[in-house]
Amino acid sequence: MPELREAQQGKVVLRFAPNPNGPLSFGHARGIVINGQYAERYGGELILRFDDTDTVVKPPLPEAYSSIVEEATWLLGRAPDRVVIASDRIPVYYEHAERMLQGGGGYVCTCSAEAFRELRVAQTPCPCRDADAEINMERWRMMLDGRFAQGEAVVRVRTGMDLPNPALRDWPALRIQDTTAAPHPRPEVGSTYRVWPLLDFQSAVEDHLQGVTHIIRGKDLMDSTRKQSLLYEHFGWTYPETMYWGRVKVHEWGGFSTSAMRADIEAGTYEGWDDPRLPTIAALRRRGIQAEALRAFWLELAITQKDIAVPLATLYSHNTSVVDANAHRLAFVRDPVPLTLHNAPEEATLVAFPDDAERDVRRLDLSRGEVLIEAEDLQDPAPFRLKDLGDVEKEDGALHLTSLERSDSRRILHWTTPDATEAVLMVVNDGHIHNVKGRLEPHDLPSGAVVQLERIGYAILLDDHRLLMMHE
RNA sequence: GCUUGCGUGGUGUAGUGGCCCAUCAUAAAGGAUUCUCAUUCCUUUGACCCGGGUUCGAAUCCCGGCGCGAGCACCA
Repeated sequence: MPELREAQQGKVVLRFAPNPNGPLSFGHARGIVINGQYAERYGGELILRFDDTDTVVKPPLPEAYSSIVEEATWLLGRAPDRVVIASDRIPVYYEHAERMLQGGGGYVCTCSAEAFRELRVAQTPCPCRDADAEINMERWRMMLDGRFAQGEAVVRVRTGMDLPNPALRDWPALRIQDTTAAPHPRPEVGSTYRVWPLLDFQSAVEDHLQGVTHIIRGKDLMDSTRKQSLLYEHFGWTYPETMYWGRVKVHEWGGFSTSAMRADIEAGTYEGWDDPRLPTIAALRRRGIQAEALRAFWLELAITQKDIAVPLATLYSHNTSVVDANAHRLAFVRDPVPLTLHNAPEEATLVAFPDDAERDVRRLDLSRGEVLIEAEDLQDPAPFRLKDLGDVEKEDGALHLTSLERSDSRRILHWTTPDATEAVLMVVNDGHIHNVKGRLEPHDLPSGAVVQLERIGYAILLDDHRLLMMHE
């Protein structure tokens, strides 16, 4: 990661500002990880800010406020330094709007959205643009007290109708939302306000108020930077240093939008935000993807403006290296075939952690003289060895233990004992969950433990009878 | 259409005029170690979008083309 421009040790303030209309998704992790990393590197601060100023198009999800703080903390390995909620600070934005109107930096526009769109294309000022501060203040009061209804008036920033970039021409800063009919989802806010700032105004003012020094965000917000810089000129402020990253697509996931996921969850298509098919932080976490792996992943992608498509294998590779040494080995026998084992000892001792044999062992009870093996492994007539037990020969449908020591280089199979529990291994593939039935070796690991199923891959224990596959 | 931004191996990434017959990671193939088809280690394959120009010298600078993306919402 490159150095930040104009960064002074101990004086860097960054922020990550999601819309709490759902919990964090995979892509959000980038904002948290990168901003958090820089805050740490320069001994600065990371602000988590909820940009929840829309009650109509993307209404906030009440639970998201707490879940996002919790998820961000998990990802960072520490809590954000400050948490700011935009909907708590509406009066502050009002003050700045009034200052802008009084200083002639903006005006109240009563043109319809469609009408203004035409004026913008034609580079023609609208009639409202000429109004003096007094008239603007009166219209502003009309917005506040309800004499204007939703859609009838908007506060615009005066930037210039002849700007070459149409996106910047007298952009809208605050609008009216009918919060009586559709209250803000936070009960403490509810129907208190009817005039709400739009992202560019709210974000710009708040960045200044919070002393943000550096903004790192998606390049889709490039024009936002330009818009906001024009607003900063009105106020005589200096805009923070800004960097951008491009779009990231994950090959295995299509395009997921927060609102679409929310609708699908409500419709019952998915079991919740942590459904393993979804690209949310909650789902990845439930699948056993470690915060450290996510951090390594995003740091490796760094902050190019290129639009990239990455395979999940890259993330999995990071996760394997984080998890492997501490993943307890366990056998999961799919399509199990019971076979009598002659000559068996009373008990077998298998390796739990290959890198650290002292740490723990697995003891399996062989007193019943029977083992379970995968049917597929039995297709091959070649002799084999039961891992950590001994070489066997197959005779009359039964196994004979012939040697505890390895006598040759025959293949080695995983196996378990008849007291293994019936279990289901959930594997996500192609956006579908496949339930693989099998028998799971007896163990005393808690739910949530990350294990490596021998010859299969890494998985997480959900409960006594369910496992969720992480990756190979 | 207007306005922006980006183009290095399969996928990501380093590289800001000579240290680059281009870095690292990942993927793939092969091999070694290993009582797992895991881990670890080694090897191989493989890239500077195209065309001009500037220069003794360009992945790096300039121009043009092509390709891909984003903004032009009273969403964030």
